[in-house]
Amino acid sequence: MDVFLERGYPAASMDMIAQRAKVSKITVYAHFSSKQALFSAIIAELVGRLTRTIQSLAPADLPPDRALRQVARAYLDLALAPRSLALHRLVVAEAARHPQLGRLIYRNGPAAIVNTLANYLKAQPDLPLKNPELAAQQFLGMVLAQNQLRLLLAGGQNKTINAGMDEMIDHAVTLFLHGCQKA
Amino acid sequence: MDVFLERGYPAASMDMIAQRAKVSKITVYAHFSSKQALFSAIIAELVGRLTRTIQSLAPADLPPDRALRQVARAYLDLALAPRSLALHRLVVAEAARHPQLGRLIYRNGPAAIVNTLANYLKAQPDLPLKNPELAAQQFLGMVLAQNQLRLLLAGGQNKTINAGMDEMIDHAVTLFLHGCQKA
DNA sequence: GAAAAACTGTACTGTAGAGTGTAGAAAATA
DNA sequence: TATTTTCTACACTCTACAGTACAGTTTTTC
Repeated sequence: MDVFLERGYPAASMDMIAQRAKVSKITVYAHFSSKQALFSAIIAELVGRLTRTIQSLAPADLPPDRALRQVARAYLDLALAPRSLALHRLVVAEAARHPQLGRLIYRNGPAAIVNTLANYLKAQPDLPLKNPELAAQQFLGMVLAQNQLRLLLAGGQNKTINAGMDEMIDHAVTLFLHGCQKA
Repeated sequence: MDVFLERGYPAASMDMIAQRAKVSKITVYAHFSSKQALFSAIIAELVGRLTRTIQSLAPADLPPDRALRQVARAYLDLALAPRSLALHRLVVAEAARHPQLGRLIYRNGPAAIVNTLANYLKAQPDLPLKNPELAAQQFLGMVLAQNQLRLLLAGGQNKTINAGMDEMIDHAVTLFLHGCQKA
């Protein structure tokens, strides 16, 4: 898993994987019939972990202003973690050649988070939203803004981002709640 | 360029490239000393085109409500075009191994668009924004939401997205303007 | 029309990586 | 302790690909 996440599918060699696992190459093939099969198994495992993480990030039964802040922070923590960035890179690169894999990650990652938030929004009588799914999507888009992309493309540390994180979240929550009140 | 965009750097072979260009492989090497050099030249060319496109997408001198709609539509058209998605895939996958390349694209793509919009926002007296850069980033994040990611991961056609595009833009612009008025 | 430049197809070298075969060592099980 | 399972190192086959050599053809330039 580490080798795939670090180097991407094509650049990860089975020799390297065996070495990193402190195991002989033939032992790898005793467990997984091919590089493809190993890759699929690893993605399945990662999707499982992702799903568990996302379940734990459902917004608690708090007033919108606090719930949104909580979701925003958890979402950023998840999306900007080095592991998540590596997975993103890996899956985006391979999605063209493995369509079912891309759909799997999309449904169990981003789409699942949106659903979670949309369900919370639907249950709030104080927020009269015509389209909670769209609102949830846009709120999360606003929170993420370009932070993920900047880390993916320009590298750099999460530290500088953590510094301005509270301000970003504040800004997004305020904008969203004020915007909804009127809409 | 087409071969790199379609297959990614590692899976693009020089034989394939020569064949697609209707040229012998040795002729390719007469123009570019190596696969790396060819790749760099292609990225440079793509960055140039990107910059020109983005310049043409600066918001006109319109009232915020119309200007934002115009920028949002142009941004979505650009970001969701098949060419842009392919470039995104390519660069995200290679950024870990070519950091200067990733920074180049980030600065001349997303960051440039944000700057353009931020400059417009700064010049609007009706919008009292403490932090126009952040506001611009979040507005564009709201507009993009998960549309780009869905196309990257789950494939599918832009047609279904075009259908709901007006509603999405409306929603984002309304939310943003109402949110700003109060802030 | 002749000289120079750019091109062509094909066959080559060298390397890297996926997957296998062999013969034997370590570990688990009974 | 005896037997079965799982592991190991190492050397191998086969394929794909980056980059080159060669011998000859087309196109440009003057």
